[in-house]
Amino acid sequence: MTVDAVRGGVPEHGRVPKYYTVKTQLQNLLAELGEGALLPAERDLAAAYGVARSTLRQAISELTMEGRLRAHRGRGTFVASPKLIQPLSLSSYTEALREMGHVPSRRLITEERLPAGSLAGDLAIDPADEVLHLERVLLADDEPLGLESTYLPAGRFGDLMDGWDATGSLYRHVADRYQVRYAQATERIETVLASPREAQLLNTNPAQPMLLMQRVSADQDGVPIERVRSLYRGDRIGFVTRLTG
Amino acid sequence: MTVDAVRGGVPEHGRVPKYYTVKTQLQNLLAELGEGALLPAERDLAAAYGVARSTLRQAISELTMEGRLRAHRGRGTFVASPKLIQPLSLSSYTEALREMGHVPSRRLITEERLPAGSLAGDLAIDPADEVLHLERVLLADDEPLGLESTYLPAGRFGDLMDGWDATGSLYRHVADRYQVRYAQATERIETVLASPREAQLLNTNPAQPMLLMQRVSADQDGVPIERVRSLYRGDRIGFVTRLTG
DNA sequence: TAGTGGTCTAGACCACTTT
DNA sequence: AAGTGGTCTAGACCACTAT
Repeated sequence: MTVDAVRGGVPEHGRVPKYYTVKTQLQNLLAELGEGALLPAERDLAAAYGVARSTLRQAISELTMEGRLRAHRGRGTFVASPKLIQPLSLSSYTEALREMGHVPSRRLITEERLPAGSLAGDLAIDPADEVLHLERVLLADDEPLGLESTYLPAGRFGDLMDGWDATGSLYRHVADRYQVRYAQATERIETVLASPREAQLLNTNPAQPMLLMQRVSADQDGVPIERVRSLYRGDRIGFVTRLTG
Repeated sequence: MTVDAVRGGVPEHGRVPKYYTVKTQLQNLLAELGEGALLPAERDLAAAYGVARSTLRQAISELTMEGRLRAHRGRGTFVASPKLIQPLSLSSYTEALREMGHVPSRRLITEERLPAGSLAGDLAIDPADEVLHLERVLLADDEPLGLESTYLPAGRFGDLMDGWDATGSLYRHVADRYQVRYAQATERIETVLASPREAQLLNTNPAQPMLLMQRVSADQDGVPIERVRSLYRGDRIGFVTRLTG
């Protein structure tokens, strides 16, 4: 009987947490199994590695957040495919995704008119003026990738929805119908965690790290076009941009 | 005695996880307490909200990852100050941080020479050629903000360290000493989780969501200058950039 | 019905800080 | 010595999926 066994429930406290050792072992296992493979059940893996299920779950949880694993309740946990990398550009993601060989689509969640309120400043309108709010789930190959909330001045774009398929490119539609050129934008990027509602819409877990992108676009005259709040699944996508000076 | 009490260890399963309800309650508490305030101890809060300590900890953990709380082992948990927002630009963060009224500094962790290996492609050198690797912790107001690994061709910048204070701006030093102009860069942005080593260096928790920025910079002739891997604490900093088309 | 991942409880020991 | 956050265990019930 080893010292550790005698200690019973007491963990051996080295510098590296036990779950991280398990995570490393799992990473090796994933490499062996290969993309798309089904992982053994959590209870079996915990027994195999000699840890409690919740310790095993911490390791699995991190690999899931990083995009290495994908869990489905009732079915099992699978080895995931690599992240998409999307260019950070003025236009929406339609063309970029197509160029990478994926099929972009969208699902309309919310369509409403609201008083601009605190959005008034960004959109250079009066707080009492109305804005059009579109909330859409962005999908790649029919899998949720992000959640996009767009706010446009209703005075200028109020009839936007008339005869438009909301599963298509909003960028293209606005540019064509209103003869608007997206000339510049300011974009803010940070990490946040998904709320339960967002997690459900994106078919992921709450507490999944997300990339939050908040953009204000303007036309060639510097007049604001829209304010967009995009929440992207951090396990599924990254971005690339080009800097010059 | 309520129905819930009779059910004992069984949670009431609504759509919203219990820890998320607690998280919302905590957010209200934080607003009342104000920046810098000390939170009650976890065991007390758990009792006050009527949940197990690990459930309370999940709520606290999310607020910590989001930058709303800061935990110190043995001392307590405090209400944090807001995130920094740094411009995404070619130059390093020195001037940007100064402009925002903060004090930038760095701590040298690693200085070594290595064969370029897989970095050779990015740096347009031979895999057998050596690169200089500098690993530094970036600090703002003496608090760790990020971990930066820079790889430069040793053939061109090998004497970089001679008479240079590694806590100063590398960008400024390279530009001045070698008469190099940082003309362009490609930057990749994604979310990752901190490893235990990174978490320790950044004085944060493992599993903290981080912003990983990977950059290759080139001079006006398109010759690669450096490859930089920067890992920023997602709870402490965000970025802003300007897009044009 | 059996099995899977998701959530929660209760209790323990650890490393660290303050008194 | 006492108190704090960090990690781990063992066991339970839930919602969902496949058979």
